[in-house]
Parts: sequence; structure tokens; C-alpha cells
Amino acid sequence: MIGAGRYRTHAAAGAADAVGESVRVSGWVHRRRDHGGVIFIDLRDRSGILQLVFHPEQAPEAHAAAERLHLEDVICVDGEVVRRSEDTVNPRIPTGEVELAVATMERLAETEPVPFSVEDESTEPSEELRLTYRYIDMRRPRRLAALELRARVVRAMRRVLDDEGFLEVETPVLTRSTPEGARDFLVPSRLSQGEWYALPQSPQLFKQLLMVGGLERYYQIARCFRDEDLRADRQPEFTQLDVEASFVEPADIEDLTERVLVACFAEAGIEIPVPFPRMGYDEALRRFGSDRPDLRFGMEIQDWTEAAGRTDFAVFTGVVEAGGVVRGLVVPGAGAGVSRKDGDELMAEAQALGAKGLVWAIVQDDGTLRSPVAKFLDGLADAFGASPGDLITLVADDERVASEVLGTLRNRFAERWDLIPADTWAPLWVEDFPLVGWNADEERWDALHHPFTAPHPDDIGRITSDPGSVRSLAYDVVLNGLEIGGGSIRIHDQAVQAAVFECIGLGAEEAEDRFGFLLRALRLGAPPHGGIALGLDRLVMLLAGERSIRDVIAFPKTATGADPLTGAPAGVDEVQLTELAVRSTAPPPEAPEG
RNA sequence: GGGGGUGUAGCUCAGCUGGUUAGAGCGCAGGACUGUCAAUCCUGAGGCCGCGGGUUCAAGUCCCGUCACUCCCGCCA
Repeated sequence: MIGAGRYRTHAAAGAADAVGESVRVSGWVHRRRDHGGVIFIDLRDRSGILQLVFHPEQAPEAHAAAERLHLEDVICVDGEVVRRSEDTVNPRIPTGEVELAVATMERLAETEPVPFSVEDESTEPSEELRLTYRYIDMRRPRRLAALELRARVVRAMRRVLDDEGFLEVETPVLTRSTPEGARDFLVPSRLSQGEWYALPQSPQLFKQLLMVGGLERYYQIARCFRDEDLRADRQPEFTQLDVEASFVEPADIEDLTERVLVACFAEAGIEIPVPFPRMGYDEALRRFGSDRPDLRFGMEIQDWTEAAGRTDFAVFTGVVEAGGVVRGLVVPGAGAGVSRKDGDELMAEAQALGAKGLVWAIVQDDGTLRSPVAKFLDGLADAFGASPGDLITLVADDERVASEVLGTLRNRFAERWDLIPADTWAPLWVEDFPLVGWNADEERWDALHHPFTAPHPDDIGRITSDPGSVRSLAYDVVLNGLEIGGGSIRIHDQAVQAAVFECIGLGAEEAEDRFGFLLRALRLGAPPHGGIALGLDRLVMLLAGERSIRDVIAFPKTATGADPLTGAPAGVDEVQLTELAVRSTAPPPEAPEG
């Protein structure tokens, strides 16, 4: 083992297999139990915990030194691994049947009191403190386990892709700003003052160039950068498994991705069935109100438009006559205890989400409905298959709003009424996305993914006449309601590319100016190609059962993009700015307080 | 950019309708104890109640502002 010459013959956990042997182990003082005579130390290294025993008679020097040890001191000990007597076995730790009778001890590092306990995992220090002392935080088993899982997942990805003949290639981090999608992080150039590099939002353009370059199968564990506001599942820098292949169709990439994910899940001890279910974008929106539906639970959106149009309820008939829909959810068992006031709150919640209103009803034991507008809801419970005790909510609005609002409520209700089964994994492919979406603000069509996404060959004829109906060869992989990856087949035909540019109002000149280098390459023998990018952080977060991707990143940033450990971002020297010909217009920072 | 939550000892937290000397557990320091494993027992130190302003006889507590952290919307593949 590494370090064997000087510091260790065994890892702490490995000592359990060395009963009767003389060993040397090194690590941290995890816990100390000083009985005045005999002293017990729980020694911790990355492998686990091993109990050390210091006897005053057998090793007086080591015992005296052990009296002065602090928690988290770093020590190296020699001694014999002995089996514990039966009454002193500790079944709670893997090495609980043995202990190390210490002969000699060396203190390798004496520590100041640590800012929070490594050993006590019953309390969780504030996240800011954990980030400030991330190196203490990662001594805690849960944090360590997340990083170990992440490393295993990456190894599994590499294993699958290497075996399939994929080539790992690095693409530049200092690259060119292509103002599409997210805001770029910019880096001023010293050698060309006034000009800027941009950090890549993804290696998208480079991986297409690699396909033109004939590499055929590429992947990269790629760091990506986006200068947007943060969230629990969003960091300014994050990692993707980026994959691209030539001479492929969507099913090839989907099958490959499934093989990768199966291997990743296996690292977390989870078996997922393949193939994953496939669902069209329109169907996902209609049934679940989301293009990344959480399929761990049912509660599908149901339609009552036709019946609602026949009621005397003006709210419904008005919407139906205007071409809108009346749709709703049945929340099983949620009706108990819902008061008039709770109903009003549901209404307000739906309005905050953009709906005009919300109708609620509770199915009573006799099958009738309790609702402020019960008299208009004849037959609703039967139509929706609702049972006594269920809560029904209805939204009447145009189709897009109703779908969006119900989709959000569906997720919230499942959470609120605890309808999501634990330890369930629901992967899904969402396909047949529209190629473009209408940008109402700027009154033009926008590429829904990016402008190199290939249109569906069956729909390409409508790209001028009816762009909104054209599907793309794009696919997202969704897990438990989170998008963990997305990709597409790219355009390799220049006539198609020109048509798409025209559709989204990108003139030939402007396209040439922004993406000229890619377009030139695509004219020089580009094979049909496509790929996918998987969000590594989100995937590992889900597999590790964590609520934030910060928990699976070694040194993450806070919600304001700061790193409390290093103090980044921070001011720089005036000299540095002068060299870059950059001047800040920001007001001088206040002295920090609090 | 907008909305919600949090901020009290090194850490996790309690502190009621404003009231006199701000508490607990863990950690830390000193002591006792020879088989514990969250060891136990005794003693002790440790507080700009995030920061600034205001109301009040009186503010950890109420009001305004501000900063930090956090969740969400906007934004973001």
C-alpha cells in the first residue's frame, strides 16, 4: 500500500483482517475515551474507524502521550491487532471485533480545536460554515461517501464509453463568446487588449468539430460555466458527461446513454430496468403538465372540458367558448380536513402561478361533492375516477396555462401529501420536442435547444409554412422529475441549416459572423452526428440522496456565487487591471461586516 | 430584479404578550476514574443576541434600513 514505508502497513478498516499481526496505521483522532487508566482512541482514516487501546502498564510512554491528544490530531501508531473479548465487541462498526493494542505512538500533527465536530453527525453545522471549512466537512462520512460515489460514477462512465471505442478528448476552456443561451463568463485578453475569451457553457461546438475531424466517437468529463443566478441544483461551474458520435440516430444515443446510466446506478447499488419508457413532448405536457414529468407517482392531469362546457357555470363556459380547457387533478386522500380557508389558499396558490382561478372539491363519504361550486360539478367525481376522501382541483384556462399550473401543482401536491414513494427510480426519455418556440417579447421564433439541432425529417417541409409544428431530433433524459441530460442529432446538411437560420431570423451574415468557423467545418465533409450531455452533479446528487448539488461538489459556491473558503470572487491589483486594459465601474466595496 | 425563511457562546439550539444577572447539550480548559465505544462524574472559562438607526422608563424580543446565508420566481440546457 502507498505510504507503507514510513506511515502505515494497513488502512484502519484493513486491520480487521490482520489479527495477531504487528501493524502500523495512521489517521485522525476521531473520539477519545480516557478512563484514567486505559485510554481508548477511535482512529479514523478514509477507510473507516479502528479502536486503539493504550494500556498504562504495557506501553507507559504511548499512554502518557495519548493523555495529551486532541480530537482531530493526526497520529501514527504501532501495535498488535487483537481480537476483542466477546463482551467488548462493538457491532456498530465494521472493525468492532478487533482493536489495536498500541505499543508506540507518534503525533504527526497537533490541531487547534476544530470549528465543528467531525464525529457528531447528529447536528449539521450551517452550510456557510461547512463551506468555509470544507476540508473539515469532508472528513465526515456522509460528505466523503458523496465524493467517493461521484468518483465511482465517473469511473463507470469512462468504463462503458472506453469499451465502446469512445475517445476522451479535452476541449478548450478559454474560448470564444457565442451569445446564445446563458450569459458567458468573460476573461480579458492581455495579449489582445480589449478582446475577451469566454468560458464554455458546454463543449457543444468543439464536439461537432471533432466529428468533422473524423473522431467518430468522443466523450469528455467537461467543466461548463454559466453566469446565471444559482439554485440548489445550479452552480456557476458544473460538470457534464459530454458525448458525441457520428453515423448515429436518436435511438443509438439513447441506448448508449442507458448503458452508461445502468452502470452509474449500479455504483449506487441500484438496478434500473432498460429500456427507459419514451414519451413525446406533447403527451408529457398533456398528461403531466411538464416536459420533465416525475413518474414516481400517478396523479395525471385529467380533462373535463367537454362536460364543463355544458354546465351553467359562467367561469367554465366562458373559457370553453374561448377555446380553453378545463382540466384537473385528483389528489388521493387529501380531502380530509381541507377547510373553506384551505380551499381559498389553493385558489391563491394557483393564481400566483398564473391561473385565473382554481375550483376545488372534496369527495364525501356518500359520493357527493363538498365545494363552493358543487352545484356545477355533477358527474365530476365519476369522470375523474375520484373516491371518497379525495381532493379534486380544476383549472379553467387556455391550454398552455392550465397545463403549466397543473404540472406545478401536481409536484407540490405530491410532496405536500407525501405521495412520492421512497427509493423509487423513474427514468424517462422525452422526445419529439418542438424545434422552435415563439418568443412573444421579440415576436420571432427561437431555437428551443440550439440552432444546430436537426429538424425531424418528416416535418422539415413545414419549416417555413408552420415552424411551430416542426419536431426536432432532440431527446431529454429525465429522472424523478429532474432533467439529467439532453441531446440531439445535429444538422449536417447545409441547406437544412440555412432554412433553420432563416426560420429563427438569423441572417446569413450574422450566422457567419457568430458561428462561421463551425459552418465552414460543416461544409467540409461533416458526417451525420449527434450526442448528449449528462449533468454529472445532478445525477450524483440523486444517487447520493442529497438535496443540493453542492453536497456532491468538493468545493462549491454559495447561492451568491461566492466561495467562503478562498474568498472568491475578490478584488485584484490595479496593476493587473492596467495590464489587461480593464477598468471597473463598480463602486468600491464596503468594508465587510457581520 | 422580485418574494419567503434564517442570523443568540467554537457548534447545534431555547429564550412566551418587551422587564431586572441571556440559558441548555456538545466542544474547550482543569480534576477524578483501568474495558469504554455519543464513556461517566465534578469544576471552570466562554456572549458587539449579524450590523446601523428608531420607538420605549426599558429592546435578544417591536419598527425601518442593511449585510450574510438559504429556498423559490424571473433568468438558465
